[in-house]
Amino acid sequence: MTHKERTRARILDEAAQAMREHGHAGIGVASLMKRAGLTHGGFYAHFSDRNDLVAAAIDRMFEDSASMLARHLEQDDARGGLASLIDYYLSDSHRERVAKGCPIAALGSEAGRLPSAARERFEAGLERFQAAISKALRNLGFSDPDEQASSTVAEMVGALMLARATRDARTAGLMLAHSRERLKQRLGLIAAH
Amino acid sequence: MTHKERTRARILDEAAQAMREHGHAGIGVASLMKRAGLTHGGFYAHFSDRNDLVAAAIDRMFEDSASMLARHLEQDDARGGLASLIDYYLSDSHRERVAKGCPIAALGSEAGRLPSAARERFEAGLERFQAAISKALRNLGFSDPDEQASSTVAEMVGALMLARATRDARTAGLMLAHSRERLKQRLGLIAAH
DNA sequence: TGTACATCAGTGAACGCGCGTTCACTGATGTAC
DNA sequence: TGTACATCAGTGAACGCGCGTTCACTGATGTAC
Repeated sequence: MTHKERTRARILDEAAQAMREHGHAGIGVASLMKRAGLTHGGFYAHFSDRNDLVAAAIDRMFEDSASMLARHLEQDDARGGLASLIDYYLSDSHRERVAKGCPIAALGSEAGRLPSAARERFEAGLERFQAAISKALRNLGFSDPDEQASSTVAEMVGALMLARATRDARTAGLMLAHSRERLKQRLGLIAAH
Repeated sequence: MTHKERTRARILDEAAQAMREHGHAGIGVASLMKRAGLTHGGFYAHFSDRNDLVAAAIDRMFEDSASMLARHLEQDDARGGLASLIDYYLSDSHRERVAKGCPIAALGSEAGRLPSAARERFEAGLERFQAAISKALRNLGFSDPDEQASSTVAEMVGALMLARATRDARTAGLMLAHSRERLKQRLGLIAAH
């Protein structure tokens, strides 16, 4: 990895974090470059324009997302893996760390307004996310894994987003806990009560 | 209602629609006033500044939301009312009409970045939405209506948002259909299959 | 080993533009007499 | 009924500012001989 490649990666890391935290319009070229320890003029040595950056930053976010999924789902205990994914995704720590967390919950309602290249990457990332959950459910023996995955991802993303919209940490935590319990129960990961 | 009040209402209607469609940063004072058939200078006769408008526009959106909820839930058939709410909320027509639809799905992931007055109104609107669902579930005899409402609203909002992030109308429609079925089944509104 | 030179990542001043906001002004409306 | 005047919603030019983008330049690095 050359010096230039490392610099580009650093800019992308910062962009991927800043955009999850401040939205796609919330971070400018100048402040982004400053975060990466550079001046704004150098930006165009790495990206053709801002839209190019946004698209690459979306991909970068979904790399985090993919390794998070792999960490939980690619283990011997399929049932425990899915349960630990749900527990992590709907945890207070994930709720608090928007900048490092799931791009779908961080940017979901902005997806349709992203510049078109970025929007395509977002949609591809969402599909990969749903496919990973679907695969896990198929491995657990579900006969309709795609349908279950679609519904499961909707509740995961929705619950995290709503918890983040709620300022009171206790209330937000309860919302996450409710969805955690319902989801695991519904997917047969804990006993019904 | 005076002439001035009607003008203010017209500006707010336009703002509430434009912000759901383009995000809170996606509509400027000048273009908003143009949409309302006025020039930008007159804006400050109606609002103290842009933040004031954003907060009032959020309230305006949740008025639409409240009347949508009432239309479905305030009818004699409680079970049928909740089912028709779910069918409408997760319909293709709601998916297509962001500007007139649920503000939670339209702005959810931006909520934490709204100016503070607007953020408070958003959170209050979200609470009212959840309370309305909870009340409906209590009327249907659920022993844990708040927990069920929290999980139900999460999936409704999440599914609509993800369907809107999906450009292919058929795929988007399927996502809505999956959540519609799961939700109604889970809440005992249709027979399990 | 030491000098000369090409490369190129990064710098920083400058650009045009659209933003939110201000403010002196206009002109339609309605009241006073 | 007709004239004089006060009110005030709305106009449009102007402001300072931060944005994305361009580009002539700098200066560290590594190769050639």
